[in-house]
Amino acid sequence: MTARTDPSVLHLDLDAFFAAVEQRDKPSLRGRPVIVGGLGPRGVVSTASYEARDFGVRSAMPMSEARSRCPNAAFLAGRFGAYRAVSRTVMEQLHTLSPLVEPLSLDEAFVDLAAGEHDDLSATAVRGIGERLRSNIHAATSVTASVGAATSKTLAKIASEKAKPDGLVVIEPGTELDVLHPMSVRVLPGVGPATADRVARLGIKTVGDLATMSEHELVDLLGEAHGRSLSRLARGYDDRPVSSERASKSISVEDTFDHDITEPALLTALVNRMASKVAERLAASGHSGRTVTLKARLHDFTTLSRSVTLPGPTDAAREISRLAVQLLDEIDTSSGIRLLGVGVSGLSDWVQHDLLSSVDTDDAGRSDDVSGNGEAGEREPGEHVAGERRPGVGEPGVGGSGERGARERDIDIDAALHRQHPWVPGMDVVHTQYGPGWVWGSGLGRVTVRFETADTPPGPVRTFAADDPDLAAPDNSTTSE
DNA sequence: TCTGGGGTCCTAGGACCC
DNA sequence: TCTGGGGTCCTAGGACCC
Repeated sequence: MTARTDPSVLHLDLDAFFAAVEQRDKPSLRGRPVIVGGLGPRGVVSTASYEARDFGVRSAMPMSEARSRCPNAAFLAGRFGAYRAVSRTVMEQLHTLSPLVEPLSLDEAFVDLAAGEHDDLSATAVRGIGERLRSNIHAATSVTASVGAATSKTLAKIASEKAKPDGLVVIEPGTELDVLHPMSVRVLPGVGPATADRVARLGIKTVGDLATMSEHELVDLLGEAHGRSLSRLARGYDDRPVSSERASKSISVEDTFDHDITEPALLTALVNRMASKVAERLAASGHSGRTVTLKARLHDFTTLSRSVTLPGPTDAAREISRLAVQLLDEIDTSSGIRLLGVGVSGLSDWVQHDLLSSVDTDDAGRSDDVSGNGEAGEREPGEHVAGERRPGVGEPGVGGSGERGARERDIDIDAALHRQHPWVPGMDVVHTQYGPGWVWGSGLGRVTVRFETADTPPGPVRTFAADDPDLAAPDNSTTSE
């Protein structure tokens, strides 16, 4: 792709997105600080409303710090079903501008206007397109969007950042370096705290400073790929295309526990459950993968990973579980585990459910060759699960995991983790008499609900017994992103 | 009661191959 | 019979992004 002369790359970013959806749906929270994130002792802030940002609350801040900075905020778990629905509507709006839309997350996307049917993409015309888009999005969703447009992705994104909140900035072609060079190196994609520190030691603070360094110097300092790309970005060269189809490379599940876990049987049960979730998501997306990875974070926050690659792809829960548990055995968990994760990578679209594998996937046997060293490379996927294993029989050579396997089913994971409270602050509920509302708080066998919706005025608060049969939770995921 | 969850990309070293 | 030089695959870890 040749360099653009029109500001035809558009970047859209929804303002304080999760918090904005909460304020939309919970009228009593409009104009008040709202913080969405993990509510447990180890949670972090996902999104803070602008009212909460006034108190210094930021994304990724530990929730404990957010609570002390802004004790009067509403602290809510996410409602990802609602966020996904709003996101879908927004993405549909973007598709009216161009078929070439690249979503970056639920609340962010690039659009290549040059791939759409616009005969004028001058800065003035693009401003009009952007303002109409912002207005349509607000009309359709009641949340506000900031829009940037420029001749490249980097500049478009910088423009939308400048536009926040609820604004529009188009960077005029020809003025890119005037905008870019005075800014902190941190605005460049790929420059985080570590890279910023390294260049700061050479006195490099701004993008303009960075542009005075040669590519060779940057490669020496930051490595081949990073140095080369930063050298280009600092000079305003960014011809990365907007790309709508990006195949996923891995699927993973992880969980940080409220308290460190040492009990081996519980760790094993957790790994098994996570492996099943990963397998479900693999199947749902029509993928299978060759590499299974176990991730563990220790009490001191050191993070370890162990992985193994199969000769062929799998999406079988039993297979993924077995390998993940084997990998867990390689890690010293005795001093306590704060996070566990299971992932599968090396994905292919290959459809797993042929005759061979469907017979065996319910009771996968041992595979003696999981090294991926090529010896078994010609075997068909599924063939390596031909072995039989009776439940509860110990597995020779993998120290103890057989015994674990026999007992893990006895463990009530949620009870062991003290996760028995069904009412999570922020979640939607409906009462047979009072109608729809949301959980304000819960504990001591009670739950407090505020009865209001996006279309009502601020509503009344009532408290019920936690097991009140008149109170129900519609299917609404509070799972995190 | 410092530090989430789901991702992507890169690097470095060793094995292996030609 | 002094030790080349790519490539590719795999593993582990780290930086970064939203």
